[in-house]
Order: sequence, then structure tokens, then C-alpha cells
Amino acid sequence: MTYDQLKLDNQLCHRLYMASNGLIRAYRPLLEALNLTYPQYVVMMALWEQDGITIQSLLEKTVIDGGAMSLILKKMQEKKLLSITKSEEDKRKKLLHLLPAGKALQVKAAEVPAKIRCAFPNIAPDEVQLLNRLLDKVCADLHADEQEDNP
Amino acid sequence: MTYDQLKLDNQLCHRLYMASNGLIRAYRPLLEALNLTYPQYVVMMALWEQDGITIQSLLEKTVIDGGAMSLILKKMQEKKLLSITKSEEDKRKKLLHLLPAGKALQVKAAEVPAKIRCAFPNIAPDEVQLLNRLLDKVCADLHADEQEDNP
DNA sequence: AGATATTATTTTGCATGCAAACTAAATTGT
DNA sequence: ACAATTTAGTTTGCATGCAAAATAATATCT
Repeated sequence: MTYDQLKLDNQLCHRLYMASNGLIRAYRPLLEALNLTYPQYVVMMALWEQDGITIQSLLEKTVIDGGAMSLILKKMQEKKLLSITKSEEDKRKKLLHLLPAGKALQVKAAEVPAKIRCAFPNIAPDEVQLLNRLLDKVCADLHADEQEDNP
Repeated sequence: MTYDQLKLDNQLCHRLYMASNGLIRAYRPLLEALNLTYPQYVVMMALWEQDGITIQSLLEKTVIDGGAMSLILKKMQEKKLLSITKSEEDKRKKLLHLLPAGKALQVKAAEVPAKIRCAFPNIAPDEVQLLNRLLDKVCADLHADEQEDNP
């Protein structure tokens, strides 16, 4: 038996693992200049898009783990990047608002994507788009079982 | 300013992050039946392909972090899946050998890839191949700086 | 040969990812 | 109204991912 289906080189999952970790690793030196970790950078992007968001919405948008998010937000609060306040209408919810330092950081961050692209000359822009579309298909199947019992 | 380049939906890295974590999460229930974590499963695949491998080679093949690998191998050793022995020629190196339980596990593991594929009906086999090729391009640029000073 | 540099692996400290248990607050059901 | 359920977040415990320091053993250089 050769068990070809068990060869590492045939595993989409392993390629995703290598590409994802590797790409995030490539961000690290750029983000250190902003004093951000990668998940913190993702949170900032979400907030720049939609200030005053709920933690719940942020979790859905970023797909970052809730447990990890608690710590991440706490540290970002300590860095004065954002504020965390309880919602008045529903005291379970918490609202996230950008602070001046958080807003200001967007200007510096705006240079990051272009720098990242330069580090990947091997893949063309239209290939990136194709990759995005294919990854969307993978992601589409990920949460399929969450609504299994719907008609 | 709109800063479109900072929108989460435009980030290849974030799609990779979601897809990679999500796909690994999909493996979890299947691997629990084998009493393996995902990285342990990757190590097993590498060993099934090449028994008696060096830790160094395993690290290159799997791209798993060295620090994490030490612990992973220790646990797999405790589970009697593999043995870790010092090389005689070079006592710095350690050799990994499959134990009976490790070899036997391959039969059960052989069913995993097909089950995973069933969980992703949205993406066709040829699209998976295309994805693999595009991910290879991303990976190709990842280690480019490791040999920057070569002609 | 002996000092120095390099290689293979482990250890350490910090930052997640993940599941499950837990808390507080709002919603539903009778 | 009151109990049961659901929702929003946090905490906890374990398993990595990552960088840097530490170890041990081999290779190099003078």
C-alpha cells in the first residue's frame, strides 16, 4: 500500500498551514514598527472600518477566538489604542471605540499592504484575486454544519 | 481617505488565516478518534512517508516550530507511537522511528482525507489542485530572504 | 591540538487558538 | 412575576507558533 492520500505534499491543509503562518510571519517585522501583533493589526483594521463596534461583531468579522480576544483587547486598551465601554441599552454588550492613538496609527499602517506585496513577487495580482476566490469557497464550507438542520 | 488597502475583506492574509484555522478545526473531530492533534497527525504523515527520519529533516518537511516540536515528539513518544534515539554517527542528531502502534495507526488515518473532502463539497478537485499551485507560489516567496545574498 | 564557529535540539517566555466552564444580563415561557 | 433559557464576555487549561537564549556535539581555522 502506498497511501498516497496521506502524503504531506498532497495535503491542502498543510499548504494552507505553511502559507498562513509564513505570511503572518512576514508581517511581523512591519507590524513591530507599529507596536502591533498580527491579531491586534486585524482588530485595528476592523475598527478603522467600523468604529464603535461590539465585541460580538468584532469576533464575527475577524474570526479570532473569543478567549484570545479578551486578552488582545485588554492589551490594546492599555496601549490607549481603543476604549472598551459597556453598552447602555444592553449591559452585556461592550462597545469598542478608537482613541486618538488608534486613529493616528492608520496612516502608518496604510503603508503595510504595499510592503507585503513587494515581498511576494512570485504571485501576480490577478493570481491573488483567484486565490481569494478559491479561499472563499473553502471558507464557505467551513460553517456549513452550523445550520445543518435548516430546510 | 478610504484606505481600501486596509479593509479586512481585501487581505489575502486574513483569508489564509480563516481558511487554515478553519480547515484544521475540521480535522479535529476526525483526529480525536485517532488520539492525535493536528501537528501530531502531520508528524505521523511525515514518518509514514519516511521512517527513521532526523528531527532536523522532520522540521524542514513539516515547517512546524522547533520549540513546539520538542514537546510534540515527547508526547508521541509517551504514547508509544515512535521512538527517539541518538544517532551513532552524529550524537547531536536524533532519529525518529515508528513503533508498532504508530505503524498500525496508518490504516485508520487512511480514511481521514476522504472524510475531510466530503466536508467541503463547495470546492471541486481541480480547484483544489489550482489552490495548491497558487499556495506553492506564496510559499516560494516566503523563504526567499533566507538566501538573499546569493547570486 | 586548541580555540572558535557551526549545527542539532531543547528550554524559556510570551502570544495566540481552542474547547469548556463560568458569570452576568437580557429574553422567553408559563 | 418567576423560573428556565439564551446571549455576551471572561476565565481556565492545554497545545501550539515564535523568537531568543541555552546546551551539547561536531566541524573549522590557525
